[in-house]
Amino acid sequence: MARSSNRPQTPSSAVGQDEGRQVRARADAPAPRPVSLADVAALSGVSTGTVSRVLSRPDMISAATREKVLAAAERLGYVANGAARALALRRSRTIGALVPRFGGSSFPTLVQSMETALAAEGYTLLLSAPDHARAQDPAVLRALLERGVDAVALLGAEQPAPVFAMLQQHGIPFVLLWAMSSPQGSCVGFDEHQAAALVVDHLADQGHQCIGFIGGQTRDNERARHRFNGLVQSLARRGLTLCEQAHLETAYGFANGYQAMQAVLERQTPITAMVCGNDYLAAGALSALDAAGVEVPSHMSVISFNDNDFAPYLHPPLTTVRLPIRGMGEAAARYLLDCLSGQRPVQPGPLPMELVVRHSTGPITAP
Amino acid sequence: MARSSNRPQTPSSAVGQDEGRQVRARADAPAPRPVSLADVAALSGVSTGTVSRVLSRPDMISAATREKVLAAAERLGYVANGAARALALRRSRTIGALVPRFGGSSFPTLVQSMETALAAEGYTLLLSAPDHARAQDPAVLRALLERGVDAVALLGAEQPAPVFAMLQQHGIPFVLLWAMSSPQGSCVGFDEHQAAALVVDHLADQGHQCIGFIGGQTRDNERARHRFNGLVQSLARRGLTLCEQAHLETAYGFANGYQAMQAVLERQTPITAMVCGNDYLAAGALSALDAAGVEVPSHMSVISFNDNDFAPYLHPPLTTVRLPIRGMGEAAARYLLDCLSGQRPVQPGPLPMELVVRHSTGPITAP
DNA sequence: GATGAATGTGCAAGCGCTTGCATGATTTTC
DNA sequence: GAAAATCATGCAAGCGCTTGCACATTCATC
Repeated sequence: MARSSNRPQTPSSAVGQDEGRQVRARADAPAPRPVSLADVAALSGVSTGTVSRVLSRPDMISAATREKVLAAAERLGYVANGAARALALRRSRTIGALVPRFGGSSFPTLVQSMETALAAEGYTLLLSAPDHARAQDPAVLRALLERGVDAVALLGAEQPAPVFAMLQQHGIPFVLLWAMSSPQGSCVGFDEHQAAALVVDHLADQGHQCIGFIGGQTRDNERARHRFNGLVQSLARRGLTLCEQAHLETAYGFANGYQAMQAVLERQTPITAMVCGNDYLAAGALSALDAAGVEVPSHMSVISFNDNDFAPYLHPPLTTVRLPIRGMGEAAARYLLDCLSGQRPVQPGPLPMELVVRHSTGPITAP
Repeated sequence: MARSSNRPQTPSSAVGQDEGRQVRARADAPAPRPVSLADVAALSGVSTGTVSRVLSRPDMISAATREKVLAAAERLGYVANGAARALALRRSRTIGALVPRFGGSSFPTLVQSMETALAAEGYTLLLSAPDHARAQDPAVLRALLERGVDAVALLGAEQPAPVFAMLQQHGIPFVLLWAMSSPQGSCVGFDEHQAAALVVDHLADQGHQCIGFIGGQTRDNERARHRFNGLVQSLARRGLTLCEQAHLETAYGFANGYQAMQAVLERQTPITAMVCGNDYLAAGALSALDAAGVEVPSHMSVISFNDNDFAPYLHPPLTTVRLPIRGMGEAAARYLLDCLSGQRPVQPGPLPMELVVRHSTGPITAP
């Protein structure tokens, strides 16, 4: 028996019968009251509880009722109200990602692979990509928590203390991306020292002795710092030296790589190989070498980190360490999903990487 | 007088007094009951209504009460429950973006600029980036609506009918990105014909007569289709021909550009200039030309669309049309924000673009 | 020193959904 | 054929927040 809902019946004039019609209403639509569970319940002559169960645990409900309800929902174009659901359930199936502005770096790939992995489990990614100035601001995390995310992924191990405090207070699972270890929580990342070793061994094996480095700003970028430290250690292990004259720090980006390389060339250093902090810097460096008429690799080798999609198409194709970017996204997703499903989550170990040798490196063949 | 909340007092053991302490709890935290408005109300001895007003309309409340409440909120580490707020308010200050998987194209930039513009107004962007298979699936939009987004930005004018129907039924403002006009709703985009004209005029002015084109798949990509159509028309207007032998369609990407260019070279066509659908294809094409020993631009000009960040660092630096990618994101954000604030929104006209001439184009100087 | 206005708070009814418990209907078992 | 077990559904109490309305206060006014 159609038990009355507490609101007047307004069957929305049978949407779904003529979906193909011209949609005239633009932004000034008359804001029709959205269809609620109660509407579906009324139309199908059951209680809201039953409708809810049909939608979330269909096997609890008899086939006959189930179909009646589904038909009504379909007919009314019912779309669940996530806020109400989140409120009742105290979970939102939404996961926050706090990743600083991603102008052209590998962060989009990282985020995207995470999104894919989460979507497969019915989770949605809420992305917060603050610019540099806001990146360390706990208010950004707070905004995410207010949206009711069930878990959070943060870029980097170095977060302000209030961030960890908030996370803890809310009992929200979280994971630190692109980080190896932290007393504060679980990490997903790879070993920068290993990456550096790959680079250094490759160069050393080709006879390079005096090596330059164009890296990211170590002061405000923990990843750049680790990369630099790894490089220095690997160099030492092979008995090589980092030519101080050919060591520059700059923001990541093509233009910066270009300028840095140009500056190094002007200084007339004795280096035979240049290590770049990432492929963007390397691309700029290659461009500068090209402009200066320095042949690569016969007069200068260039090598870097990341293996961005453009690396094979540079001039010459770039030798670079392929970092496990997608792998991090997927591992992070899996970790958080495990936390949320109550399984004992295991922090994945350092992710594997490999050196992709192309044509920007080789032994020196000229005087 | 502290009126009792309906739940036992659990002052969360004064969080905020020792934020710097070691956070031991990992994912197995004891899930403390989150601090609610009622807790803040109890601690500050006012009603929940008052607390709510302090937080949302401070000027309604006396300074004394306000400070008392704020202090309590601070002390407890209160974070609003967005679901409850969204439920009560019937709006979430969240805007959905439906943009297909963005593997390295300009979509990240687009999304990012939108996010920035929205964040400035206190809105959050909920990104849904389905892969190709799901891109046209109305269920994806439905998921977004379930999350309670207040407005939606969709990529492209060509959406399945149910998408527009759902949007209309819910009275949700929306905007079509990267599109010029649609009977279904407002668009934000630029004129592909103008872009093509820029390219064609540039080439024609340099004396090129027989021109090739490596473009995106026109069948399932409306943007690729418009670009192609624009090119054909501009060519006709200048009395030039598109060399059919040198016309290929392929997926966007470096590797595809490389292969396509290689294929064209093998066919020994009479073209002196190659137009590429975007910079990725162009980068691949340049790489193929380089590998084949064809000099650019003395033997072959290459030109494309987008002006991606790597364009100046290719070999040689790429001449390309700078498309208003960020502009679209910002315009879309502004449009939706206007809709939501009740202002009469104005659909922005076609966004401006410009040709960036670098070194991949020029007159033919060799036989 | 009443009276009215202005101001600041409390009260309580939702917002739409989930779910433990109770109830009624149906089937199974002896 | 009655009792017990099983199953499907309804009922209603929340989930945490907002807000219209009512009720104090307080202060200015006559």
